[in-house]
Amino acid sequence: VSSNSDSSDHAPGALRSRAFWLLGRAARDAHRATASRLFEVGLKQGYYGVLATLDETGAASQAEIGRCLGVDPSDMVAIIGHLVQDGYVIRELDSEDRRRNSITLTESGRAALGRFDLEISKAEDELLANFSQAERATFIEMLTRLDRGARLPEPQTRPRDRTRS
Amino acid sequence: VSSNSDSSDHAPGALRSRAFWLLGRAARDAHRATASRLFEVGLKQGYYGVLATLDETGAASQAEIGRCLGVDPSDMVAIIGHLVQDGYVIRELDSEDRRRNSITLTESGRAALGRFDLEISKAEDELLANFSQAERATFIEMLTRLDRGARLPEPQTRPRDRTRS
DNA sequence: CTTATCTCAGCTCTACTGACATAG
DNA sequence: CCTATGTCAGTAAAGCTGAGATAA
Repeated sequence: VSSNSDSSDHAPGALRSRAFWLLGRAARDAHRATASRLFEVGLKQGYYGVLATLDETGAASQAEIGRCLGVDPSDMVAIIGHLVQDGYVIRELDSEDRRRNSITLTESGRAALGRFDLEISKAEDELLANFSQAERATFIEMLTRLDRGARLPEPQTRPRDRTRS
Repeated sequence: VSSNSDSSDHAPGALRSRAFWLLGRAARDAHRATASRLFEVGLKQGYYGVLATLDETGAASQAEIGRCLGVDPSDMVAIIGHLVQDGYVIRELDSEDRRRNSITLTESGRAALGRFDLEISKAEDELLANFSQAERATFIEMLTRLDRGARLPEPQTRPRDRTRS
């Protein structure tokens, strides 16, 4: 697929001890490992989170899904749009709050999620091939904890001063 | 900086157990945590790898650096270009092999790398705040091993069939 | 002739930002 | 009036691909 995955890449020591660097690298490798597989199934990275979220929570508004996944609402538009086009979800106005787009997973979408999961599992097995089962669990636990602990100093809800103008 | 870092984001269980997903998420969080800091120091993510590589190996050609970092040579052009403009590196033709651009780290570049390191260390301390020192070491070790084990099935050196045409 | 290095142009995807209409 | 939701437009960085010029 790409020429970067192979070849003698031994990053300098300074980089090899930087968590942020290694994280980016690992994420990129994981992405490379999954992207080709997902492409074969006709799915893209970004879809997975949305489908999985809907599968768990049932219907939800775009904003809610975005908040769950940490995706900007403006970016949700295109993602949901694609999923609608593929018939994986249905977008309809919420009768309670007519600002909201209520998103519902279709059967086709659920099936797609299944194909997704299958391919990702296989890719993950490759990625974590030389990890023992215990290490794998530890690794995932650590990533989860990292995720949880990654709260930034100032929560601030984007003020957006409308005061002027 | 962004509205996505805060807010109630608890990803669904299916996602929370997917290493590839958590990796992407963690990498994004790490990126968010460092990006703002680096911006203040006038540096961008991509610069760091190049500077660190040069700091360790001394002068190198663009292709070599790219190979070390897993970055496509075509992308190195712009990165090195920026670094040259900022005065962090010098680009000159290699007298031995005149295809090569020999890249050398300047004093200013070394200083920039220092500022970089400082900010990244701080960001990393935040990111790994609720990790013990031992866990931190384990985590980094695992990421390193992942990196090393992430060789894809077919090494293939980009054939690029010039046979036809 | 083949390969390696560098470069350019173009594309996708992710992410972020600002602005705006509309609903609450 | 202010906030929340969805939308659009534009930007930026990273990554990938194809093509080509030049040097080895």
